[in-house]
Amino acid sequence: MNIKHLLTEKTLAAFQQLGLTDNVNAAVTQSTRPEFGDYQINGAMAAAKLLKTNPRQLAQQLLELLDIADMAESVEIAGPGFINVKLDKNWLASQLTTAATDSRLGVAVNPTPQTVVVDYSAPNLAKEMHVGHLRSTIIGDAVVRTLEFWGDTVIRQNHMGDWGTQFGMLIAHLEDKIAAGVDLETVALADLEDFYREAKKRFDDESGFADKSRDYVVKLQSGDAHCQKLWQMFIDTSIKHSNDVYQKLNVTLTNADIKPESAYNAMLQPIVAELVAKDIAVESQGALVVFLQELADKEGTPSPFIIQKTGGGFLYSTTDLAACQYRSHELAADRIIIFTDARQALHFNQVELVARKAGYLAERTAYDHCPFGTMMGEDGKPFKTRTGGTVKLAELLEEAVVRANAVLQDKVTDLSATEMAEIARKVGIGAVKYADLSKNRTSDYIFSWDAMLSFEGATAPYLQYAYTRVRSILRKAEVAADFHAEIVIGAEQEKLLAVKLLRFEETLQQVMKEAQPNLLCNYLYELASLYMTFYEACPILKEGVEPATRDSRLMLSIFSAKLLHKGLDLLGIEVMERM
RNA sequence: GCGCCCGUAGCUCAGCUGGAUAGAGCAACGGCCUUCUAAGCCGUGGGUCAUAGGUUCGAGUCCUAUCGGGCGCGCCA
Repeated sequence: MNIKHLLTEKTLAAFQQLGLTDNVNAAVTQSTRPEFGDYQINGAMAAAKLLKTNPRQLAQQLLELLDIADMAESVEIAGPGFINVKLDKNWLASQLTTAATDSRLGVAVNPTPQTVVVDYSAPNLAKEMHVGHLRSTIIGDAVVRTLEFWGDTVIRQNHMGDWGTQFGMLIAHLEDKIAAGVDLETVALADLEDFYREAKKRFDDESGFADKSRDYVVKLQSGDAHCQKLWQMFIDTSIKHSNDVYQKLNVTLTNADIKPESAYNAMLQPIVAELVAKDIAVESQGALVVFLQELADKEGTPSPFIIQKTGGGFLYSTTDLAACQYRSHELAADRIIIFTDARQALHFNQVELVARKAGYLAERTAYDHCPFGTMMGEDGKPFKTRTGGTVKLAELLEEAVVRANAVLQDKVTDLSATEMAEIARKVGIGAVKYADLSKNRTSDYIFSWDAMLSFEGATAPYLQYAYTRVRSILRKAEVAADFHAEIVIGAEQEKLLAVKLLRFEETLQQVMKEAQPNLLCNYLYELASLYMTFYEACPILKEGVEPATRDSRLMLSIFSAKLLHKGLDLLGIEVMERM
């Protein structure tokens, strides 16, 4: 059920009857104010401009041809040519009654399933995951879940950093730890951040260590068995740390989704050779470079894109080109979505240009780099990762659960300690995720413990609480799993809730198109808020409520609970029966 | 120097391909629990949408300039 889509089709049909088929835009939107109805059709004004006619007159003609008598209670022309549509309560009720019992919650079956490759999370395995990895990980996961629910074939790609120059120093350090007989699991690699710091310190201070490190990188990348073995030990441990975080975060990534940088190793040399052979790349100051005229500055100086360093080493640019080829051709992607920090915007812009020139990206493959802002400290200045300012993701999540537990302790409940711990976990993690997912900002954002761990207002706990309130009623009413009744819409609070309930698919479409889960966050908050209002205003199980009214309201409650559950699930946020 | 992103209420942010009187939450203030769960509900106050021009029936949204913040720009990723 997609009311906006339905109204758009009806409007376009009416336009067609008026002889307008090209360049017409129905411009259907949700009404901005209650007195303008539920939806407004704004297309008449732009069309009138094209035809050089009076917009109100055109709107009138359109209105007469508009076949929406069954769904609209009233249709009115207002202002310069707006068409305001107020939906009919009976129509809404009947649509809802159908949707409420649908296994897809009223969301249509995807008519054109696509293969979508989603590149997200991508931590650097040299270090532990920190708060900077949160956005990519959970936004990507929410988009993935939404695409899968819609019916696309999603291929997750965790482009982990496992091949950089730091690994020489890390494995050299590891080698010494092993020689000293230190237990790797519980001591040496228990804290990757400490391990990295130790190795870096030796690299800077200890004579001979830096040379050994550089030597080990070369050996590693040329396939030396000893170095490979050490490297593998380190990588395995680091991946385990990531998996712990994913599990805590309720993120769907698994080892099967890992396609690290090293996996593209064999493709790099042939790609460089091909780019040179095609005259796309040229030698410049000892390196191989692609000069992009498309990104030239005002003087016409092209933008350089280095694909091979002086001395033959490859860079992440080369790896990303290989990833394009693999994803577009081998995985047959219709669309590639990459979630990274905005600082890489130029890089991905260049990657796409080069990949298109060389055919690594097929024409049919859309390439969407979805950037987000750099993280700042609470003072508004860039978050320093080197000066001890790093907040480990695992620590943030632990803190969230501790704080949620503290809030829970203040409540008088009859919940067991086990239930309380489970609720604190879901509330704490949910709060962290919602705080981040609900923001659209492509600009920089400020990391704040308090904002991240807030449990009041538009937060995950609010949505979880709304869910438990509904569930509580349904438990009390002892409704059967297959409970069914006809929905009747009377009170204004019911009408507003009904319209919102029928906007789920509309919301999901937008989330997928823009790769912006914050739209789903907004929707769910509004849904929960409208349910709360309905809950306060419309008694269900109280004395004096007519059976038919009670059953209708129970149906509204059941469907609200299902949508809240599903919506939060798509965000990767868990719900509970009680809190 | 050049380029990209951004500037909306005291704070954090919404604002769907340009639409009508710019919306939430937090904070402040005032109401609502002999309870269908008060992590809630209802209400009040709070704005030159950075600034100045321009495009048009209409601009927070598009264009230009300026100011302010962040980031990027040949061998890290």
